[in-house]
Amino acid sequence: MIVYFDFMRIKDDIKQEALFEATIKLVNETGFAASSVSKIAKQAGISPATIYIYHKNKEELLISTYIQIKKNIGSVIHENFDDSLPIRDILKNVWFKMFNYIAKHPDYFQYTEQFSNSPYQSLVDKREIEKYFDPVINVLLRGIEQKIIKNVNFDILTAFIFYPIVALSNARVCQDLDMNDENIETAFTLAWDAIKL
Amino acid sequence: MIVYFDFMRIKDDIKQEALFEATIKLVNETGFAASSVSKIAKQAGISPATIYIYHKNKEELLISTYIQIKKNIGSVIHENFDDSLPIRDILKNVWFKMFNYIAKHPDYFQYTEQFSNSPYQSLVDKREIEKYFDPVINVLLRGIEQKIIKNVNFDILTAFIFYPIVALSNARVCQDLDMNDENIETAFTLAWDAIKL
DNA sequence: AGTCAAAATAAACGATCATTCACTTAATGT
DNA sequence: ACATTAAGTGAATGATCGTTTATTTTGACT
Repeated sequence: MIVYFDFMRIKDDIKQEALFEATIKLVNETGFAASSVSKIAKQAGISPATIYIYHKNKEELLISTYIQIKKNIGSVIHENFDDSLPIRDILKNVWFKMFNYIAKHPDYFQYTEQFSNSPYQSLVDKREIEKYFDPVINVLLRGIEQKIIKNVNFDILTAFIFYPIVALSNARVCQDLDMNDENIETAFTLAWDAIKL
Repeated sequence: MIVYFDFMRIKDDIKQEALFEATIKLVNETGFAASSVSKIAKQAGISPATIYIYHKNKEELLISTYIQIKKNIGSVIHENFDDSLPIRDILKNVWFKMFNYIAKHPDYFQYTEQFSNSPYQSLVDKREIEKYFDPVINVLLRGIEQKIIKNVNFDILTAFIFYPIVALSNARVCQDLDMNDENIETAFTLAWDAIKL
């Protein structure tokens, strides 16, 4: 008797990438309400049924797309991370990397914003996302220990050192305001003034 | 010949209010994607067809609900507005009124956040919303003139004096952080440190 | 009480929804 | 070349979508 082993046809990376991009594009342009599985599939150039090979259902597709972007952002802002720099410089570097990422992938960023303000957000494990941002978070903790940063509640701190980036990257704001290096520098000064002791 | 004048049956305020609340509740709990006209109608205790007496279509229902809340917020934060107070005090009062509003109507606030991060946002006239916040905006302008507030781009300023309120009122953040008067006071100190000269 | 007009609705419209099914295609080791 | 297995799909599923239509109800007026 002949035994056949686990020879399997491998999943197509190009299709996966196309599906990822199509999901983001369609959700950004038409919203969650109008983004049907068949429309996403058509945008990706695949069959609606194929989506169910890569994802359990529509919900899981949307959630995993979100997590993938968040993971991506976390890894990009920590590239060449130098813990030995002064805390202010570390944070400023993260700011510039963040604005650079958003300039390069405005659609990725917009998707995460839309997602995290929707009820889908509650289906994602908060800790799983936070761990992608651990290094920079630890910098803040060190700053508090060293009495460089105000010793206030952590959510309050992040509301001033990270959240303004979101505000300033909002598509509507960016229509009137070009976030060039000079403006980023200015904005970071305000952020640092808010949190520094 | 008998002439009959414009005697019309008036629209039901209770139904309008129920529709308003139902829209917010359903969109918050299930998102735009799962909020159908019939589900909203059922939640409001009216017929789906009745919605089309009050609104041109589904889109207009969602948009007018958003505008109504924004208008409401604008009027509440300007109650007892005293232009003669020091600028810092005026802004602090607005902060407390804003947090008070969100505590009282977390669902209203959540709806506006979800809405303004969706593609629906682009269908709303930016200026129409902004005018509801003119008085407090003018205070910032006066602060710049009087060299009390940093003379930086206006979008950058609002990213630090208003946007952190949004960040701190986020439903997920509020799970871990009780925004009592003490925390609001602390957070406002950071906001003021960011924008003051 | 009777009349009008608009509010309100139940039922129905075609379209589209998420998902499944029966089937074909492609890549692999023998 | 062939057998195997999962990738991949077109078509069909019943359900639900947003909206319209035909009809009934309601309330302010004579």
